[in-house]
Formats: sequence, C-alpha cells, structure tokens
Amino acid sequence: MHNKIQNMLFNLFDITNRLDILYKKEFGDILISYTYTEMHTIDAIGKIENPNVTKIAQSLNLSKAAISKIIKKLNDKKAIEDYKSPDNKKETYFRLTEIGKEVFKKHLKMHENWCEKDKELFNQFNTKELETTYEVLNKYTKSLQSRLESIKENLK
Amino acid sequence: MHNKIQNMLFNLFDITNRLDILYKKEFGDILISYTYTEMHTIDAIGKIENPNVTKIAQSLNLSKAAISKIIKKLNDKKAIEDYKSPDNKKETYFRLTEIGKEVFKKHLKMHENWCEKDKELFNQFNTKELETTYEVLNKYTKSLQSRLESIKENLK
DNA sequence: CCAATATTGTTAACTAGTTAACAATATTAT
DNA sequence: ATAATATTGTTAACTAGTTAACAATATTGG
Repeated sequence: MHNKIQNMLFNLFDITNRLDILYKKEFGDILISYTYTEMHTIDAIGKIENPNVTKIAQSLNLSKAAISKIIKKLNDKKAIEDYKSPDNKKETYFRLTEIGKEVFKKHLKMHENWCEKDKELFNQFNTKELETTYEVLNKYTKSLQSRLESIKENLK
Repeated sequence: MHNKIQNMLFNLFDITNRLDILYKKEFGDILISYTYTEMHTIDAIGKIENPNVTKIAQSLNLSKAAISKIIKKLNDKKAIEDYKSPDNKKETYFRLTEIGKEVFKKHLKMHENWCEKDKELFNQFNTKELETTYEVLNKYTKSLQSRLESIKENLK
C-alpha cells in the first residue's frame, strides 16, 4: 500500500519533468514569435479583469520584475496596450490588441490539439477509472496548494 | 467522458507547476549549500555506473554545458572527485567523496520525508483507487516519453 | 488631516540554464 | 593505416528568470 503511493508519486515526478520539457518544445516550436511565458501572459491578460503587473505575476507564479520585462516585449510586439483608471495614478492595466487576441485564440487551439493527442491514450480507460484518477489528483493539487500557501505565510 | 480527460489533464498541469515550485522551495531551504540541480547531479553520480558529463546530462535532461559547470561547483565543494580509465583519454568519470555520500543520503531522507507528508493525504483512498491512478499515470508517462523521443529524433 | 505604512512597477546585479563553436580524442570504413 | 566522421567536455555569448532597492502613489490610524 505504502509502496503504491511511492510508485504513484514517482510517476508524478516523472510526468512533471517530461510535461515541462515536452510542453516547452512542442509549443515553443509552433509559435516561434512568442515564448512560453509570453503566451501565458497573453492568456492571463485575456482572462483577468483589469490585469496589472501584480495580478499577472500572482496568477503565473512569477515575480513582478519578470512580468514587467515581458510586458515591455509584448508592447514592442503590439500584442497588448495599456490603459489607466481615472482614479488611480499608480496602477497600469493591460488589454489585448487585435494581434494579441489572435495569439490568444491560437493558444487555445494548441491546447485543444494537445488534448486531442492524449485522447486516444486515455480512451483505453473507462469513465470510472478516469474519475478516480481525477479525484486523487484533485485532492493532491489542493494539498500542494495549501503547502505552498503555508510556505508563503512563513516568509512574511 | 471527454470532459473528464480535460479535467484530469488540467489538474496535471496544475500539479506540474505547483510541484516544481514547492519542491524547489522546500528542498532549497533545507539544504542551503546545494542547489536543486546540484543535488540531482550528486544523485545521478551515485546511481549511474561510471558517470561522465554526457551520461549525467542525458539522465537529467540537461545540456552537457550545464553539467560541466555544475561539476566544477561540486568539485569546489569537495562533494565529488574525478577519475580516468586507462584505455580512454577523452572521457572523465566521477565518484562521490565522503562529503558527497552524506549529501546523497540526506537527499534520500528528504524524499522519504516528502512522501511521509503525502502519506496521510493518500491514505483516504483505498488500494484499488491508488492502483488505478498509478496505472493511468504510468501509461501517460510512457506516452509522454515516446513523444519526447520522437521530437528528439526529428531534430537529428 | 497628515504621518506612517503599504503597494505598484522599474531597475540593477545576479543565477541557472541554453546553443554554438571549439580542440582533443575515438571510431569507422576503405 | 589513415582519412573522414563522431563524440567528449569546455567555453563564450545569450536568455529568462530571480531578489533587493527604489521612487511614486495609495491607504490607514490616531
């Protein structure tokens, strides 16, 4: 029993590594003009309401400094533009331009392709099995998240 | 059904991110003197037979250049030492010193602690459920691996 | 109201990785 | 045997992230 857990975790570590590498390689090759993180930043700007550097950084788990630099690049590429609120002179918000919206759509499309590739593999399992796996992984995600949060708390 | 797969994959992406961050933070704090990758290099040297830069790079999915630099650091820290084979003047092999072996053991210990923390969580599932999850993840790992390999082939 | 504190976003200096080019050595094929 | 090819490990130049310090602006409490 304890052994099963270890095996499963070992697999998860393995997947962690491979997913990361594969994801970067496959997606990196397709959209040459935007890096992995630039894409995710565009994604975040598409999804967050009134996104600013701080919010984007939090949502991508990156530093504000990192986002600040990426914003500059996306601006140069005319994928985003910024705007201000009349009642706050400190914060700067971003929105996608037409170009940015195109990239956003492409990114969604790529995710769909990715899932498509996996579909065949996962079809060899029945609904119950996939549900169980989902259940286990979901609880694990939540557990990891609370560990992450408690680390962040400790650092304050 | 297709939805289940998407949810599961979404969870997996999520875990990928969080595991990476958490792993670096938790382990990084404990063994301050060795970075994440230095640890893994020590680990590889402990496990591979007659390890050289090339083999270590392959096993950690890093470039030879990266390993070359890490080797230099581990040498400075007296965690490893190198040796030559009498019938090959080109390749350099590495072994752990007593210091290195200590770190190796600590790393193993840390992995055990990590599993310990998860044990409680996973105990809420029964053996069958964990087995199913293991099964699914295992097949997914293998599928990712073959995709990785085919990318590498294409690049040749 | 305004002083103390907190937050925002930029910058500088750093780190850990990358690719590409290379000199030295090994392997292979004729 | 040796010329052509491949492999090893190092280096240089680069990239994408980090932390820490900062000026500007917002928020809060007495």
